[in-house]
Amino acid sequence: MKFWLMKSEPDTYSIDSLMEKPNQTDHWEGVRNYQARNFMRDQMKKGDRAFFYHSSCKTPGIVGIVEIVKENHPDPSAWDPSSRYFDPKSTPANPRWSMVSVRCLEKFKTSIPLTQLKTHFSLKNMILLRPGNRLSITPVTQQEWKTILSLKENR
DNA sequence: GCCAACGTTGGC
DNA sequence: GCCAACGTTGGC
Repeated sequence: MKFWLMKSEPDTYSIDSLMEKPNQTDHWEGVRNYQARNFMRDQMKKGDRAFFYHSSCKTPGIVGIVEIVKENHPDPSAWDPSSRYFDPKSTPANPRWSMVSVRCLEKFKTSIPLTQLKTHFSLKNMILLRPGNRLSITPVTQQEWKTILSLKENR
């Protein structure tokens, strides 16, 4: 099993949006960055776990845990002209963008803020914390995963 | 709202 | 293939 971190702006799509879906399951649509897409398309497997991260908000941080329940499939929002994620270069015959489906396993009672992650020595190599990083899908090492879970339990 | 860092586009 | 211009991300 591999571990990941998936970013979303809560104004656009929050963990509560996911919780409201049937079976707390939804597609992770709208990724429009090749590196992030490649992680999803090529490496994310059913059963993998990911932290749900809220970005561009008052308190950026990790707000819960999701499970990958469906692997790579085409993202149809790319060929929907009314979608904010419309990409005329993607077609049903030749889809450019991928998505996975996720199910919410846990919403934290309180989020683990970015500021707290930054203070932990054992997380200093986390991709999320690298200066200039903007990737919305990043791998998380097993060590980082365990460390972050322990932060959750200590609060 | 600012702005630095990064990704993408397109002319050459 | 280079690189300037532009758009986006995301913390602060």
